[in-house]
Amino acid sequence: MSEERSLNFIEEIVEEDIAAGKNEGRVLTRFPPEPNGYLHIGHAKSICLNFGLAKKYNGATNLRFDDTNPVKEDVEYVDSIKDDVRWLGFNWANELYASDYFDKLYEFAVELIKKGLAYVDDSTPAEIAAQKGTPTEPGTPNQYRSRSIIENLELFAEMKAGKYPDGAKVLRAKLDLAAPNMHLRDPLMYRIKHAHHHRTGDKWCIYPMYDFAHGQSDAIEQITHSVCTLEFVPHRPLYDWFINKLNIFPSKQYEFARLNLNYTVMSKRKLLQLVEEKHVDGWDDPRMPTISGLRRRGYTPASIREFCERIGVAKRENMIDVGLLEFCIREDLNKTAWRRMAVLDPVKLVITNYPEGQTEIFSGENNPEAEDGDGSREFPFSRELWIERDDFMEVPAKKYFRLGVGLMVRLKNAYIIKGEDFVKDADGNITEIHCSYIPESRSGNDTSGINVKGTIHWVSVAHAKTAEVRLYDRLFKVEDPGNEDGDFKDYINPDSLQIIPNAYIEPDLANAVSGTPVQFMRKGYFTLDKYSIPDKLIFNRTVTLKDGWAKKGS
RNA sequence: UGCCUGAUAGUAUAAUGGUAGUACGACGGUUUUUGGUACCGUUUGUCUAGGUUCGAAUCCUGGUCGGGCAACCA
Repeated sequence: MSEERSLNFIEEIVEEDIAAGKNEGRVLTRFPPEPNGYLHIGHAKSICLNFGLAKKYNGATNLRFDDTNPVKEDVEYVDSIKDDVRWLGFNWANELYASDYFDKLYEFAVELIKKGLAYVDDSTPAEIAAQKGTPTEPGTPNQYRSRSIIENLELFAEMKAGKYPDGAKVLRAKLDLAAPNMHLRDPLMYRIKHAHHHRTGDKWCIYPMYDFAHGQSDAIEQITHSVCTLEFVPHRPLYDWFINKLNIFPSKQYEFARLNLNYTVMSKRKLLQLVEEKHVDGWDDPRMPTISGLRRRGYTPASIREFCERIGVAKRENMIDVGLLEFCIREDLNKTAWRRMAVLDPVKLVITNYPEGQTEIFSGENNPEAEDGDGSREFPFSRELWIERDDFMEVPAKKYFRLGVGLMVRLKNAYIIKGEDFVKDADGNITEIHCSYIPESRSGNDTSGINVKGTIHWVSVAHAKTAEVRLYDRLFKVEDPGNEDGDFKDYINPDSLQIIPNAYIEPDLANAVSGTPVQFMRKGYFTLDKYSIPDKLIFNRTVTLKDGWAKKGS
């Protein structure tokens, strides 16, 4: 019962509405993506909000594609959006499309023309812009504004019939050219586009603008709370105006601040650019803040939902630290991911007093966080092991409690060893470390009485399997690449992907299952990439483990 | 020099005229066969100037700073 949580301002509004008996207590929200790109973590915030509201107040949520601009939209995006919403764990009441309402919207437009509230304008885009004036100067009406209702009706019908080329005419609301809110200066309702639509095909050559589609779609569906982001605040008077003049269901619009995450970009335009210019491996590149990218990276739906819960909902601009997202996935995976050993940057360790050719089988629990360790698996131990290069220091730093000459450390689930010596090549790189082991320190049966501070992971050289491991870092070098001088792409982090072609993994890891996260002990959480095959395993690092030691170093 | 919006620890987010709290981060400690986890502790905040009030983060006025708005995009 986490009912301790205080309400966000939208939940407050909903509760007030319910208490006041508005809409008979009914709550119906919608999630209205335009199918012109893949969903990202910012959309996840909106999805969690809209679907969460409905869930909390016994309502429902429609998935409505805002597909009023055929030249930018595509079924590929429709499909990915549905996948992503489902993957996040939400079910929509109805799958709908603004294009379902094109006929109705056309009737609405005719109705407004008949009421003298809309007119056909033959001006060019430049002329219309000029006639709109500026924020400090009112706009000026043109000759078309006073066309008769009859003429407007005829022209609009001709627009629909395809008599005019793209851009020749538009339908505009007759509102207020002097309005201080620029959106009210006779906004466009329809434009001519002889374009093929992904659902309506070639039926239409005129398409409604957002402002003449969204509110009416909400009203048609009887959406009670239409939740969108802050940039639509100035559109709200228009939203209400159309609903009022059309005398249709009074949906209400509420706006919240969109999510900004540091070290990434969140605009579909920029994400599209990264994809098209091949800076990343598609929309689902694990470095992308897209839902599909996060999924491929190894994020879980629960971790993303938790993240959206923690960031809250308010109206002030915000910049969330990506560290919070990382906290959420660690918190989730810590409880569920099985532990395995893998050596990413190997150096050979030779146990000089361990018999050559001997092999012992050790076991380790799958997850120390689980009740009974969640079972266990076995792995072989022998005289030569791979260990992590940075688990040995030629000249140990103070408080370094791993391996060094004369230093003792435990090999996880095996013996305590003592560093004895090391071998270097001509370039001065350490190629081999020699140590001795304490036979009485066998894991689970330790009678040595020795206490060591450090424990390191290892993989037997003779038994190790290999895998490609991909380490990801933030995609951009700066917190807010979209707000820096110059092109945001100038700030791409050149080291955002590091590929380790041949990491050594413990034998059991050969059985890794796609979609099942695993923790490489002391290294982080990993998941199989979509291109991984049994003959060539590829692991993506989802996130590192928190590393208190590394932090002090830097 | 128009209109709309917003401003609470480093980052987010509560407190709805009555003790400024929570989370993440940072820092310190305990436990630990993951320098992980868990647990404990510390640190840092109401943009500013007035006003109303017994009492203001909250209400009022002025200012400052941030964001948005003049696409045949959504």
